[in-house]
Amino acid sequence: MSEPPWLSDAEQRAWRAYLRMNNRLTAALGRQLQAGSQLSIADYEVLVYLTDTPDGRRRPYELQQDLDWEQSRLSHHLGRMQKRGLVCRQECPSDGRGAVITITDAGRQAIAAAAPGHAAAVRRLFFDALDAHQVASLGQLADQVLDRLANDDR
Amino acid sequence: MSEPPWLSDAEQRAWRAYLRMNNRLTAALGRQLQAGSQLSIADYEVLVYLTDTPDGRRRPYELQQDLDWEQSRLSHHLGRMQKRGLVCRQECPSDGRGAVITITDAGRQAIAAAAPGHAAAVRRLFFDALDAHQVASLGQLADQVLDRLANDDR
DNA sequence: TCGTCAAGGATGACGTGTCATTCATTGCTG
DNA sequence: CAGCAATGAATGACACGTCATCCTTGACGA
Repeated sequence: MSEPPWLSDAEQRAWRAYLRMNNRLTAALGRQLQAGSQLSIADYEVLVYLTDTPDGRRRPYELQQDLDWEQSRLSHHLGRMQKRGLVCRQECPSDGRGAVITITDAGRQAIAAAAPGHAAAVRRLFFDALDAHQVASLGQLADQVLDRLANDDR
Repeated sequence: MSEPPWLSDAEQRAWRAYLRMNNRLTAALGRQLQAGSQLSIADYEVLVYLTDTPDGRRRPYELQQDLDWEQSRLSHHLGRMQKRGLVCRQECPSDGRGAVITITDAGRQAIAAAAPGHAAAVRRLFFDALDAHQVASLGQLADQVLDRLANDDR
């Protein structure tokens, strides 16, 4: 039942490298996006899922599942995006409690303008450093960890 | 010179899985740490590097390199940690511009109390899902990407 | 039908991160 | 030594996240 309490040297190294890569990568991607299109990564992700559906409408709770965000984070973020004219909030006709989020024209333009540059940056800064086998392993690794997280009973 | 502009399906999948794993993992680790010891992950990291040196003292610019944080983030964070009594700021005797950060007794106690649980959580939620080969690959992958980031000329 | 509880969502307070700016000191260089 | 760029660091404004809480509406069994 008892595991070694600390991480091995190899694990320490891998963990630190992973954390550092994360920091730098998201920082670089965020700056690229912001500079090129005034969008944060968070904005971008929201817009991605909104444009996934043809009419550009989605219930907040759906977005929440798409994005895997906390409910209140989403709510706050949508408020800010609304203020900037990227989305708009309406009452839901079929469920009196809920809302419907719609992407605005400005929102569509913003993500259309941002997407190529962002995808290129992800490729350039991340995938160009890896071969196909590594990409597959990464996907596999992430799935395993997600599984572990889902089954964690604490 | 021209790359495919978009990501392949395999890359898309790997990328999304990676992002999702990241979110969930840091959320889970953060909550575990916070619940067990009133420390954020950021607090923890700062304290780790402060306890790396025997006297528990370190210049801000050294911490900055250790942590790979923005200067102002570090400054703000140290301010908050100071307010909570985890570290203390002093003037640097040998460099009139600079400061010296010292870990307090409370800081030492806090990280001593937090470390076992945090390490255990990292093991349980992450490394337990992986085999030795995957750990090595991850380290390798992260190093490659870090290299790519360091050599990015934009 | 009523009462209870779950679901969908908003909000205020507060901690965190970034950007731009500011400031003093130090280290050169002429 | 005067002048000046670079270094070390703090700060204010503002965007972002989390937690706890609150409110309304829907669902459903007694």
